[in-house]
Amino acid sequence: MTNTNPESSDVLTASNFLRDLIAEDARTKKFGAAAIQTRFPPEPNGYLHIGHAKAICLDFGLADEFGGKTNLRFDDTNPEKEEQEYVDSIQQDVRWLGFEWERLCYASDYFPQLYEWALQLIKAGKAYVDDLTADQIRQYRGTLTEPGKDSPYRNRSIEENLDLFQRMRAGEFPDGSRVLRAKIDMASPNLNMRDPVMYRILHATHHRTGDAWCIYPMYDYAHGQSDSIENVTHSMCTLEFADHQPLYRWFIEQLGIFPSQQFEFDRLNITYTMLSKRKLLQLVQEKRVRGWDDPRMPTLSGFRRRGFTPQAIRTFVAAAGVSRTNGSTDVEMLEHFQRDDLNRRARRAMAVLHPLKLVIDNYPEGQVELVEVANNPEDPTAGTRQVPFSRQIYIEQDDFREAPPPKYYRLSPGKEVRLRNAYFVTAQSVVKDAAGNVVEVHCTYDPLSRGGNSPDGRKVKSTMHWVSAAHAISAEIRLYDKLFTRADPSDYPEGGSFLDNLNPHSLEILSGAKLEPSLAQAKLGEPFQFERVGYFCLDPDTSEGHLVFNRTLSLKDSWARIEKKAGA
RNA sequence: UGGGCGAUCGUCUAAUGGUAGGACAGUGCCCUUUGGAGGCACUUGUCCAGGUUCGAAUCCUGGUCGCCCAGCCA
Repeated sequence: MTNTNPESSDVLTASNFLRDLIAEDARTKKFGAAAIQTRFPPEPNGYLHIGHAKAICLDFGLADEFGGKTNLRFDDTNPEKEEQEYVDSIQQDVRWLGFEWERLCYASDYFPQLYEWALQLIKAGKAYVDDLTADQIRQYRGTLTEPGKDSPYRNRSIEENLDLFQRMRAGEFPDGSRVLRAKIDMASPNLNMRDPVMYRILHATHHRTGDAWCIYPMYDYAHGQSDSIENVTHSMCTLEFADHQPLYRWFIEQLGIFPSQQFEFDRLNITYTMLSKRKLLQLVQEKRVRGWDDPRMPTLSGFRRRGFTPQAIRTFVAAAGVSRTNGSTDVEMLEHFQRDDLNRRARRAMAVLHPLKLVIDNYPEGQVELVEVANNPEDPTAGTRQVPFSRQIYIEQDDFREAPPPKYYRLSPGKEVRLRNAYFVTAQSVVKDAAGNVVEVHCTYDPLSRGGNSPDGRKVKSTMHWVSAAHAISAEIRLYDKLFTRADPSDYPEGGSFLDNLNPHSLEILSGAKLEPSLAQAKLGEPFQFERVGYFCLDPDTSEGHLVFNRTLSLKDSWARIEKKAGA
């Protein structure tokens, strides 16, 4: 019964190419006395999602494993998209995942240094101010198959470049009128090397530097130099930046600064899940979801609110592995590791989502018994609690069938089942409403079966959860399903959009659920297993007198599978 | 049709010239006071064609297929 679960610990240290590479560099002291140094470099233009969790686990996890340190560095070079709200949420989410940074850094901290280095490159004849419009620059860049051509401004004198760049910085020119470009090779087969833009003019207020700057460095000019300033030894990023690596190296070599190195790995993709910041922002802005932390969102804040745990997310990320292939991991794997984690830690409770009244005709009117129930059968140290039992209780509508199908072991007329931790009961009759729906089931109980076993040793096929009607508390229950109906949400027909794949039934709200009284004391962040139903947690929307529970995940339901197969 | 990267069970991922293994999913059985959990078993794979080698997922050659790049985004 007890699950020691060696698998999740093995999974955390399984071989992968980045671990091998860093292990080797640490062993050979490739960077001399310098320790392994990494960084996690989010742009504060959105909330972190589970794809970022992979990068975080790699950046922080691998550094830690080899005695290194990790900085959290905000890649805040574009004031038009970045906000303090995101800076705050990102820090919260990284900590929630269980990591702590060595230093909190901002690319914007390096604006003065970056500017000095730009002057240095201009003086070395390696950068120039270009007056071409954005449109013209695109035309001059050439195409994938044709080389570009030099800008007419490419051969300005160093003096003129210096003067113009300083005046750009001084705010003499309007947005978009000029840029600073690296002078590399307009005929390079790698478009990133065709005189990339280093600085653009943006008269925008930055969330940290305010109006101190009106020129902002581009990613390519800022990122590698920021790594270098921080003595980052292993700069890990996703595959789409592989083409930028020659440029990353070029700036570092021209400047002769600390030789940080970039390594690329594959992005995390999960079936039925959208992991694009831009599209997640769209879902929020168009109110397709209730916010960044909507429990259906793949954001870390969404997972947190949904009841997912950082431990499970980390185990999943490790289990999904890292490579250089692009694929999509089954969402079932994530759910598996989450159930595995919750199964070990969640307190059990009884809750009836769709109540059906069960009256025990031969149980004494007005009598209340307290039955002892284990808080977690997986963990004896979790203790027990007392749950009230009485003559009228609620059971799940699904747990009674007037005409039971084959292999249906639950309650039906004449059948005996066990009420968990309480008594054996046998259904005797039903009460129906005008429409013919069963609204009440009458049964008899065996007083000798208290605790759930009969002294004569007879067996029952089924055990059901229940809640005493007089003692039940009410709650709103929010059931979540996949946000998208397609394994690949970005696969939509011509002329459509990923929104067409939104699952209209991703949220179902139940208002009449009946819970055992102990659940009134549930705390935010505390995981529960509602026995036979699923894992749940209290939602922050809970208010005085109004409990709201989120379903984190359902329990695997073998009967549902049997029924589905029979129907199919 | 320029450049870069990649291809191993349905999915994700190991094997670094020497027995193709694990996890998830699936199937069957056992167990069960959660039809949960757990246990056991089974199925399925090296993109293709050549070559090197005693031996190839791994090395070589040629194909095929997929992803990324033409932002003053990151």
